Amino acid sequence: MNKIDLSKSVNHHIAISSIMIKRVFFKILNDNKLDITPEQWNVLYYLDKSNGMTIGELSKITFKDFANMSRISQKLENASFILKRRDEIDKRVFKLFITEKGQELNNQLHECAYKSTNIALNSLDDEAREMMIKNLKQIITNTGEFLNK
Amino acid sequence: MNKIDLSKSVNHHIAISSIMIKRVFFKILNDNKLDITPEQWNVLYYLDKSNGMTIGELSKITFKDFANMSRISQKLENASFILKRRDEIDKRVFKLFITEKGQELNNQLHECAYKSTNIALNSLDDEAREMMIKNLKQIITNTGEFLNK
DNA sequence: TTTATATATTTGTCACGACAAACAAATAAA
DNA sequence: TTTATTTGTTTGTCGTGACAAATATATAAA
Repeated sequence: MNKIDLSKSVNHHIAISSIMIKRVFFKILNDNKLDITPEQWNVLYYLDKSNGMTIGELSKITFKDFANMSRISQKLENASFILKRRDEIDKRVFKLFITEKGQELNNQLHECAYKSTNIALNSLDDEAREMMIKNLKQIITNTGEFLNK
Repeated sequence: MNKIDLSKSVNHHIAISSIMIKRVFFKILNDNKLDITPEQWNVLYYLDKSNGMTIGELSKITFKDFANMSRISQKLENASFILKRRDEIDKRVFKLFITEKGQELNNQLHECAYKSTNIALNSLDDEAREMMIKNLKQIITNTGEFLNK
């Protein structure tokens, strides 16, 4: 019988950190009166880098459920931050495009993300940050392999 | 204008890792036909260590909303994994107690948590794990300070 | 060509996270 | 003691996560 000690669990600390980081980002968004969620921002972020992605592509790159990405894109469309257009060739597919309004918002969101990063990572030096990313990538790979087999 | 690069963001990798770890835990729970969520397990975990905690205490220790902890405890009570009793002295307070049935489940959950930890942290040595916890604790402190000021 | 299967997306359900409002009991202030 | 404030909990709303079922289109197989 292997009893877990959460106070020494990497998994547990990742979960708590994730909650806290999201809360900080949320607060900064609210303080700046930006009516958008971190998840919705993720979509704007990727569309800004590569306009015209499909819902399926976005759900993969953001590690989200197709169903949830479908709903997130609906909300962004209702708020006129993106446009959805049927693909001419493959009529099952929707392509998403960021609007002018979405672009402007996206720029403000980058500032907010930058602020929240600084708050969360305060006092972590570059080496620590790189080490974190390396290990977290390994965790993402490990879990991905388990889930896809 | 500071544009964020998510592929180099510690925050972002923590968020993705957290999602993936939860998904692995969820899958293991399902594979073992255990009808409980990771969040509900957290409550059993702490009650097993310290029976009779209040909803408020549990919400603090698990970093959750009072309201959400209230609902999580309702579900655990409905499933007979815990009991809720009014405090005799302070009649606003509910104290929660893990039941026999809850104890048995908790033991199985520890095994599941152990498995999911091994999957996620595969190939991370002890030094890397300790470093992760140290840095994640720092992040939790940093974000906590920001949110409470 | 017809049938079966795969793919892209949507909708529904339930649990959880954030937040606001409400309520009761306890405590502090007038 | 009466009033105001604080504390512990609950309920409601909305967005999101997991999962199953449904729909439409595309592609492969018979």
